Amino acid sequence: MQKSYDPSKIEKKWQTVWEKKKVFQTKDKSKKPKFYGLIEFPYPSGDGLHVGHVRSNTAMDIITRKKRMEGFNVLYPIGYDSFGLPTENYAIKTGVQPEIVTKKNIKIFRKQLKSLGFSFDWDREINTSDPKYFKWTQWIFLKFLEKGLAYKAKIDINWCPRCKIGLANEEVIGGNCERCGAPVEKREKEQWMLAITKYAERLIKDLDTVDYLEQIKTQQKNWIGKSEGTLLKFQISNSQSQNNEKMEIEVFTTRADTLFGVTYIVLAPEHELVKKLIADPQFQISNKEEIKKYIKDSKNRTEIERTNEEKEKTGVEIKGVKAINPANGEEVSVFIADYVLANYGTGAVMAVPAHDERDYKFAKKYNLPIIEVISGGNISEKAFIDYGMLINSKNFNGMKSEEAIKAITTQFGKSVVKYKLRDWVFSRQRYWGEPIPVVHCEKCGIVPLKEKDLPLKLPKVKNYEPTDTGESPLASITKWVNTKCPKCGGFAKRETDTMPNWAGSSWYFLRYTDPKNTKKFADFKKLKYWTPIDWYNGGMEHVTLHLLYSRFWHKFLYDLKLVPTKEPYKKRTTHGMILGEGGEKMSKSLGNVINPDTIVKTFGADTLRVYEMFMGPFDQAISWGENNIVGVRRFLEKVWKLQFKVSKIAKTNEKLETLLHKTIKKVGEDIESMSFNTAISAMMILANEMEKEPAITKKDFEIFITILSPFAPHIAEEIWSNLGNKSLIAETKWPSFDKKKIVQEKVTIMVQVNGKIRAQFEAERDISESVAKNKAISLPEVQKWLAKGEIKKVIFVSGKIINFVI
RNA sequence: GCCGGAGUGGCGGAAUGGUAGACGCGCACGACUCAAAAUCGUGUCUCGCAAGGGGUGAGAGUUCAAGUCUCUCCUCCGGCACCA
Repeated sequence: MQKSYDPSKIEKKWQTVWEKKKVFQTKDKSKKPKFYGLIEFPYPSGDGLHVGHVRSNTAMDIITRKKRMEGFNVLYPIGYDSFGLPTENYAIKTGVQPEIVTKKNIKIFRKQLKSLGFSFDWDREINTSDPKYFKWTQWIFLKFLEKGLAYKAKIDINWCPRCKIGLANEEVIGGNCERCGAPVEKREKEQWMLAITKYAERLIKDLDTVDYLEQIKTQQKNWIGKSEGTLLKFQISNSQSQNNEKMEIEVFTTRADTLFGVTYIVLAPEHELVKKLIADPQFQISNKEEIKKYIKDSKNRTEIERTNEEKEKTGVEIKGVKAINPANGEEVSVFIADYVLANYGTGAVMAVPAHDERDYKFAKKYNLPIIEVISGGNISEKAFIDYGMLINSKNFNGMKSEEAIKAITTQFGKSVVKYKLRDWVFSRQRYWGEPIPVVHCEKCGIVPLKEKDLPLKLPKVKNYEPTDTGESPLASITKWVNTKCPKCGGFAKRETDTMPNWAGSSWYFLRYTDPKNTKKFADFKKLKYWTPIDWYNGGMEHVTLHLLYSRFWHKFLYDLKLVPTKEPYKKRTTHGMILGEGGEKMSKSLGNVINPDTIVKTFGADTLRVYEMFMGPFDQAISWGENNIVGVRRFLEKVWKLQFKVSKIAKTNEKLETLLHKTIKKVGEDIESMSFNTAISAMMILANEMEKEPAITKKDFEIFITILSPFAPHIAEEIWSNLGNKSLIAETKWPSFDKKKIVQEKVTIMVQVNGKIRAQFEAERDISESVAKNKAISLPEVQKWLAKGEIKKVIFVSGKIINFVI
């Protein structure tokens, strides 16, 4: 037995023992109840493991270690989300194949993860860029295609001119590229799409069935952006379409009650009708050139410029075209303006300047009429957007807005539900991603590969650079591109787009249940045993996109009866980021990145683990503080020394026993609520108390070490074995606490006079009010205060407080 | 602008409406030492010699009792943002 605590000697030792004895390898069959704990798998970047990974991995490691000790059959898997831009960019710079870089990085990650003693089942390790894995990502894509949920569309995509890549709406942050920050442009391109909007309603509704933090649910709902409103049709005056009916403009509004206040109609510049109107000879449009120029200009403007114009709204009237308000038959002018979005609602709005701020500003600028139809505001100053009483609205006058919305909708339109969520742009013009497994045949069109031809692997290329034309680097590999049509055997070309990063991570949690299956993405029986995931922890930054995408894939697979549950995750929590010492994000350029290896070397893995759990509330962002690590190391040193105090002649005293049982309770509960910092503080208090004792019993100390073991598994294992145990502490039982022992017999009763504490005394826990009152009154410090008045009221809180109101 | 979350010592942070500042860092003093480090002990919100007073972003309120509940306001962080 070593006298001094030397983590470098014991940590490696126990990691080897766990691995050899396969302690954390999970069986798919067990009489025990199952527990599936999941963390977001890391992207194996060249920078190596981040201290942030350590924080979230340790948290779930503590939870799963405790669950194992509580008798659960636990699955705690790990893998790598290895397709991604940094690796590809590295390949562009150096010419080294992404596959090779990825392999190298994974090796480093694996070693780092192992050095921290996480209780992963390493036999289930997965890697999204491994063909054996992405075969099934491609397979799932083909299912989407088969069911008509994957389709190709020519759309205006968000184009990052610097990354030379199309971005999903989700990847555009405030008009800028999420990765490089460059302003995003619009480009029209043929793209693969996934029809996530078909699942919008279920993605909202089923949130009621899961245990996510309220904040997460709200974010998901906001992103999907459901709104209920009315579709209204405005006919175009003096117009005739081919089937002899009048042409119409369809608008979407949530405020049908303001229909009588419409003074003009606005179309988005991209609206299809605009082109038709200009081309149609039946209209005498006097300013065609002006309109064309406006459309062209707005297309060239980036998102950023468009959104920056919040104050100045621009637009052009289509002179010669009028629309008819269905409610009163009056003619109103028609404008195009880019404050109206083409891809929301119908791409056209009815403008009610009196009751909408944007319309108000626009109307003021272009001198358009403003008609008040809801009373309660002062429209000569600003738009009145609240609900109120209808005026100037013929037979709807006097109705309340809520009522009028229903009535007007029934009479003139129909109610519909619209979502902000748009279909998912699923194409990337990049090399390092899953190839989309279809070919383009001149005869047969788009033809999916046959299942037996999956996986479709990536060809080796020399140049990874994306092209300015927006084509994937794969397009230049003619040998790979030219192929035979699986249907007719004729000449065909492969699709050269690859899938986005989100693809592989949208189903990885399913693969963990059956990672080596070559026949299916996962066996249904195994899925039935393991899913849903009992607890999923990850970063706040993945709460909208990854969570939404993976829920969508899961629901799709559920509809195909390939997975047994509607929702993948029963419970989702989030961790806060670890920031640099100054409070900024850790980054290479700031030079404030902490390498976990260094900390493990100087302080030990257990110290790093406990420190990261102790540093602050788990769900909040927190700055790294090198100074505070020493405190944790001191604590572990203290625990180490305590083992030499274990003695056969030691006797438990009541005080220590009470504290011990309180600590068991607190640590157990705190782990469940992720209050790791207070759990550790409770154990520090216990260690401090034990240190004061001349000797401690083996039993008491073993209980302490057991509850410490999920946090600091190596030192716990070493001490456990030093105490003469042949078994592993990782496989021992989580201790239970005795309710009776937690209750203290002696308590301190605080004596207040008018709510201020004036004295205190020791008493039996169940002291009665009258006894306490007499005792309190007899105290000289209390008498002094009571002399100042008459006792009006006495409040007694059993075992805690007695308060005299005078 | 809208929706969340948060404001507590020198610092990270604790507090089922019931002793504010647990635990840790730092600091001060003491012990050990030739000395230092390590370790251990004591102290550490603030004003005051003391008795006592004040104190959880600001202001009001509810209550015997408010960091905690209610209202108004300020600041910071996160998300969304011309969504009709």
